[in-house]
Amino acid sequence: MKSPSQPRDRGIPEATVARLPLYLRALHGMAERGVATVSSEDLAVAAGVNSAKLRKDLSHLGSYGTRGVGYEVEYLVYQISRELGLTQDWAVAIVGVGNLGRALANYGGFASRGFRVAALLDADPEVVGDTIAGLNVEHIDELEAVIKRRGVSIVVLATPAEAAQEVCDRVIAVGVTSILNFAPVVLSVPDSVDVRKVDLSIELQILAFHEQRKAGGPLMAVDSQ
Amino acid sequence: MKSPSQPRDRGIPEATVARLPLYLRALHGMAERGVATVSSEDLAVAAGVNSAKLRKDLSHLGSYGTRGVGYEVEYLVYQISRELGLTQDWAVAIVGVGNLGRALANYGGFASRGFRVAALLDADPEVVGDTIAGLNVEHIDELEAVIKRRGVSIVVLATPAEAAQEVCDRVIAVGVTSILNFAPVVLSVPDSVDVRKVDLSIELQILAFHEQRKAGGPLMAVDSQ
DNA sequence: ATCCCTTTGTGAACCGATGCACAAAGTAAC
DNA sequence: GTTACTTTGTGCATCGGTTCACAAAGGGAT
Ligand SMILES: NC(=O)c1ccc[n+]([C@@H]2O[C@H](COP(=O)([O-])OP(=O)(O)OC[C@H]3O[C@@H](n4cnc5c(N)ncnc54)[C@H](O)[C@@H]3O)[C@@H](O)[C@H]2O)c1
Ligand SMILES: NC(=O)c1ccc[n+]([C@@H]2O[C@H](COP(=O)([O-])OP(=O)(O)OC[C@H]3O[C@@H](n4cnc5c(N)ncnc54)[C@H](O)[C@@H]3O)[C@@H](O)[C@H]2O)c1
Repeated sequence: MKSPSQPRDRGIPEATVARLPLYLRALHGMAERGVATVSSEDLAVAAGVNSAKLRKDLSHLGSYGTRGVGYEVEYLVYQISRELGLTQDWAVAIVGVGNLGRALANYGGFASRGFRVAALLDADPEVVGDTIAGLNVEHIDELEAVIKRRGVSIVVLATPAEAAQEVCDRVIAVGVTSILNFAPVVLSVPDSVDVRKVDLSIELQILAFHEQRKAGGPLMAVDSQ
Repeated sequence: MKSPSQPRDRGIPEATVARLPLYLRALHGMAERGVATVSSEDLAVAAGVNSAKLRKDLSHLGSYGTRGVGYEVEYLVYQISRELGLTQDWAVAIVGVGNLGRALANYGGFASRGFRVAALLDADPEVVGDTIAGLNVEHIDELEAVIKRRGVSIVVLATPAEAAQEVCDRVIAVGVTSILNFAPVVLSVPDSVDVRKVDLSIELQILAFHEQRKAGGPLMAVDSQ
């Protein structure tokens, strides 16, 4: 029971927060393989980042390493988990149980880290009542009631684009402040609400841009003029 | 047939490239609604960004606006499309036709912008031979042959994590240099290859982090020590 | 042709993130 | 205890990206 320094910096840089899950994943792998301690260099390689960056990231949580040795894997797993809020579990609702919503509902990796799919909702009477991954699909009219009853704090939007803003407004109205949006629309929300979007189509377009540069790169100058 | 300035900057900032698809989406919406020209201010609002940023982004492509007026919607759509490489069409292969791969294959939004799902591949004999979204699922042993035959230049990885690196190595070996990875692993690839990852679990963890701050923020100091 | 109004394109200040490089802090061996 | 070695934690220079704010450019009215 040592008492390590705990500078517990309020305000961890956003870029750091985005990498913590990566470190956590690498650390879990190491823990499984029985690794007890790890150096910033090794962990950095496993997570695919630069070791100085990794050390700076971790330094924002506190001074959890031992100079000359490295970081204790179990301990670091715990500290990062706590920082990310993974020591509690989070009830997630998936709204829109189509192609994508179904895949998400069936996905096991969800539950693994404190995220529990607590509700599935859809507007289509054909789908409502179905059981998917052990969960009953409920009607979108029940949205507010279900969110309150199950203590849902994170909503995953997998509806068509046209329905996304409306559902978004409704869940915010009942107090949800964290939304993961798969619909290809810019949601408009108050500042107090966090929206993260996953947009497959944008990712492909970015790849296409670079692919084009690689392929026709230098001779692209064949201008149509 | 005017001849606008064409500074055609080599080297568009990465952050700009990532936003171009957003502008393009907003512009398509406007074109559909019959809007002929748009100001940076209006387009910025539609895309959810700051107008100065939008103008600077567009300025990297060339001087396509008219002072006092704005941008011609159709013309801008064309310029951005061309810059992103969407004037040609791209053959995409999806490897791993499970929950997620199936959802992707069935997704219509794919084809809409020059991306064509040209092949589905899986290792499971149960799945191979199935027809999904009009496409025959082929065996992973055929990977190299299929990629060459269909001219696939972008590969979507939707296999389990354990298989991802191996499939990745194989597609790179046949010349693929653009990969969209859904598996929760850090792929190791040569610098010449672009990998973009979509990681649902990381997104949720980032949301949880902020949610925790919002909820228990100030009173979090209830340390377990 | 001149004036007024709108909106672009960009210089410059600012801000957060990255990565180098090293002093400080620890272990281990003798 | 001293020395040799390892690895963290961080100061600092640098970089890419954002935002402000305004001069330059164009349109339209008179
Ligand atoms: N499937 C993919 O691979 C993929 C990829 C990228 C983006 N997306 C986006 O994800 C979203 C879902 O895609 P999908 O392929 O699952 O579509 P889908 O049409 O298969 O499913 C949408 C589901 O939402 C339900 N729905 C419609 N309106 C609703 C409402 N108001 N409230 C609740 N549910 C409602 C429909 O009944 C349907 O079950 C779309 O916005 C799509 O653009 C999907
Ligand atoms: N389903 C989701 O919502 C979701 C969300 C986030 C991440 N992911 C990730 O996406 C990947 C796929 O998820 P899923 O839910 O579709 O899993 P899944 O198990 O349903 O599908 C995986 C498919 O890959 C095939 N496969 C296995 N080894 C292969 C190989 N060597 N070559 C080709 N195909 C092979 C399997 O036969 C199976 O059909 C996983 O890595 C998962 O972690 C999925």
